[in-house]
Amino acid sequence: MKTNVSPDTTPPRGHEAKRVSIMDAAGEVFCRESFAGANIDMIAAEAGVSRQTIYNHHGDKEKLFVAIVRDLTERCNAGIFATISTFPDQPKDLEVDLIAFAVHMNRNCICNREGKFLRKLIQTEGERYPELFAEWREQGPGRTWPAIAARFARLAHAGFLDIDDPDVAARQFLALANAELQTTFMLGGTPSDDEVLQSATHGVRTFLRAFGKRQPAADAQKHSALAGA
Amino acid sequence: MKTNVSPDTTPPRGHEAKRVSIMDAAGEVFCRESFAGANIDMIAAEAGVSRQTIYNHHGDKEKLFVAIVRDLTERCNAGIFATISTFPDQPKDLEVDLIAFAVHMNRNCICNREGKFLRKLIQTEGERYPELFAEWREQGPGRTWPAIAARFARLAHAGFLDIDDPDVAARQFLALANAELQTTFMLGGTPSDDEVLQSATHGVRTFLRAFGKRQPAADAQKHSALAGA
DNA sequence: GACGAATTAGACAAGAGTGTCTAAATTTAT
DNA sequence: ATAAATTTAGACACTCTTGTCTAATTCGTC
Repeated sequence: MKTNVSPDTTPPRGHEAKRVSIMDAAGEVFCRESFAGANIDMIAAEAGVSRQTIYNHHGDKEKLFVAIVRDLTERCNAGIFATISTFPDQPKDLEVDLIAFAVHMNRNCICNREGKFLRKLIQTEGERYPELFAEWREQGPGRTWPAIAARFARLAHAGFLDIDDPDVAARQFLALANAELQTTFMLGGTPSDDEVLQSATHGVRTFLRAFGKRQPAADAQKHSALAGA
Repeated sequence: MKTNVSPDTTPPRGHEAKRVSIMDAAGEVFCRESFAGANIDMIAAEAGVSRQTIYNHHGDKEKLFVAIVRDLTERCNAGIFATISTFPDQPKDLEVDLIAFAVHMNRNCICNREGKFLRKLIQTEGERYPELFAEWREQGPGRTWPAIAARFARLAHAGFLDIDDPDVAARQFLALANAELQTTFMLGGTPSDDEVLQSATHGVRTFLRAFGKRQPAADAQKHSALAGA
C-alpha cells in the first residue's frame, strides 16, 4: 500500500493523456467509418499510439465502442445543461434573446464535435445496441427535453408567451431552430455560423408568431413587425 | 439479331424477378448493417439467390451499393411528387387538409420502407460517396423543396395564409410536422400511425398560429379555438 | 542512476469476406 | 424435345482484421 500523494485514483500522467487521445481518435474514426468499417490500426495511428495500448486500455473493439458512446453522451449532456442555464428567464428582448439561445444550443450541443459524433453513432449503430441506446435515450432526451420545456413553461407563466403544452412547444422550438440545417446534418456536414444564425432567426420569428403575446407584457417593442429581411 | 417480341430490353422473366429481389434484400441489409458491415452472403441469403448471381448482375459490392442508392432516390422522389400532388390548393378546412397532407407525406415518403432506407444510407455513408450524394441532393431536396414551397406560395397568394418567404415556410412546415418523431427516427424506428397523427396535428396547429390569416378568407370556422385535447 | 510500470513494434494464428472459377442443374424460349 | 442462357453450390486464392504474444524500449518515480 503506497502512502503516497496518489493512492490509486491517479495513474501516471502520460497514461491519462494516452487515454483521452484514444477516445478522441476512436470517436472520430467510428463516426467516419461506422463500427464495422473502423479498424483498430486506424484508431491507433490517428491517436498516435500503438495498437497494443488500445487493447491494454479497453479490452476489445466492442468495449471501446461502448466506452465512446457513454463518454459522448455524458459530455453532450453536460453541454446541453450548461446551455439550458443560459435560457432567458427574464428576457429584455424576447426575439433577440431566444435567437441567442437557439444559436447557442446549435453551436455548443448539436453542430460541435461531440454532438455530431454522438448523433451519427446513434443513427448508424442504434439498432445494433438497443440497451446502450436506450440508456442514451433516458440520460439524454429523457432529461434534457423536460428541462427545456420547464423553462418555456416558466416563460409562459410569467406572461411572455402563450403556450398550451410546454413539452410540445419545446420540441417545436428546436425543430424550428434547426429547420434549415437538416440537409446539411444528413450528409454529415457542419453548418456555417451564418447558416446557424439564419435558421435560428427564421425559426424564432415563426415560433413567436405562433406563441408570442399579441402585446408583450413587459415591453412595448413589436417583434413581428420586423418581418422584412 | 432476334426479330422477336423482346429484342434486348426484356431479358427472361425470372431474371427480372431475381434483380428486384436482390435490390430489396441489399437495401435492407446495407441499411441494417452499413456498407462495411454488410456482406454479400447475407444479401444473397436474404434475397434467396446464390452469391454468384449477385456478382453476375452487379459486378461488385460497391456497384451494387450505388445502384441501391440511385434506385431508392428515384422511388422516394416519385413518392414525394405523388404526395405533393395531393396538396390542398383549394382547402375546405385548412387545418384538417394540411394535417392530412402532413400525415400523407410522413407515411408515404418518410416513414415508409424506402424513405427509412434512403435516409439511413445517406446519414451513414454520405461522407464516403460525395458525388453520389450530391446527385441525391440535386434530384431529391433540390427538386422537392421548391415544389412544396410553390404550393404554399399559391396558398398564400389565394389568401389562405400570410407568408413572407415560401421556401422558409415550407421547410418549417415539414420540420413542425416531424417535430415529435425525431427521437424515433434517430434510433431507426418507425413511428406508429398515432404518433404520426399527433405530431402532424400539433405541427399544423402551430404552423397556422404563425401563418394563418386571423380571419379565414373563405370560411368562417375558427381553427385555433380547437386547442383543447 | 535504478527500478517498475507502461508502451512499442513486430510477428503470429485464426477467422471472415471478397471476388473468381468450374461443373452441374435449372429455367426459358424455340 | 432441344438449345441457349441463367442460376447454383462449392472450392479456391487472396486480403484484411482481430486479438494475442514476446522482447525491447521508453517513461515516471524514487
